[in-house]
Amino acid sequence: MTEIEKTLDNKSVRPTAMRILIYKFMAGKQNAVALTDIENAFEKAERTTLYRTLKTFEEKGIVHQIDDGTNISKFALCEPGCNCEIDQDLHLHFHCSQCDKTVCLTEHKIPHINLPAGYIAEDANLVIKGICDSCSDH
Amino acid sequence: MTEIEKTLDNKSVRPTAMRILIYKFMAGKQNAVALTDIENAFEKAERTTLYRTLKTFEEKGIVHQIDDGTNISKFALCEPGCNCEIDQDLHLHFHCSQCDKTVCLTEHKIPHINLPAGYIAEDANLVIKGICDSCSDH
DNA sequence: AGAGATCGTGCAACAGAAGTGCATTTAATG
DNA sequence: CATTAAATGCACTTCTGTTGCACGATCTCT
Repeated sequence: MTEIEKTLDNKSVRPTAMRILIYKFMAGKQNAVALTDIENAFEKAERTTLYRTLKTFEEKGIVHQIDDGTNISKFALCEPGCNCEIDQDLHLHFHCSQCDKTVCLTEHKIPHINLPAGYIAEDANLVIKGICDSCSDH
Repeated sequence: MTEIEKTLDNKSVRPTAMRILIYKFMAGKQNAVALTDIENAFEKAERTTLYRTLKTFEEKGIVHQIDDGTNISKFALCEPGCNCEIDQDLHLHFHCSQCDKTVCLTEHKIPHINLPAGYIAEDANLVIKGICDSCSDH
């Protein structure tokens, strides 16, 4: 049993061939991926399978969904300590307007916001847009 | 010349009947509106016209586009002091998961975030999700 | 190992939002 | 009034997300 199989098993997700491939693909990427990205990476795969796999991964806390403002849902593997299915790991995300990649800034948490009376916060999403370190001549 | 016509004129937008109607509709709403909302409000209107009107309004700084995480673009009139077309009026938005409405919290600005080296911020989007003051028994 | 239930995958199809191209109408200008 | 530019309406396309159904694979329990 490989590391990946163990990881999936720990999260009560049956480690099928497809799932392992998708996990590997995401682990190899520094940035968040869209459904279409995975679809293009595996010519043979069905979009539905990928779609449902990502849904499953999300439910089981293996990946988290990211809304980076492009109106295309992206996904990224959760970090070891990420409890996003329980009490929201509110790190922020950065979207590069040049290379169109979105990355997790897991060290940067969303600061607490004081809301007006009557508003109850349950979740938060903060996306910074600009130029990432690969695209700035750095 | 009405107030609205003056407003549009000041922003170099020709005050046509349709545009005035759309402006009025948005001014009468406390929450941000989606293209479909306007479409439903005016049975006679073409979606394309509304679509392009909103684009025009956005370019001219009359409305700002809001991405509230629902994957449906919403729009809200800019406040008098809102210079969102120039240097981003970075107020935050609140999306109510119960009534599905999105409102601008113009008094609440997005706090400054220190990014890792090499990252250049140009824009930011912060959406708080939860229960709004109308939906909490307030 | 075999029977039955459950889960995963593939195929087809649909819904909704976003966006484009072109023709026609409406408005501004000389 | 004639010319030009802008606004609108209609048709159509694309893309993402989503669901239903059938088939195949896998697990469980005796």
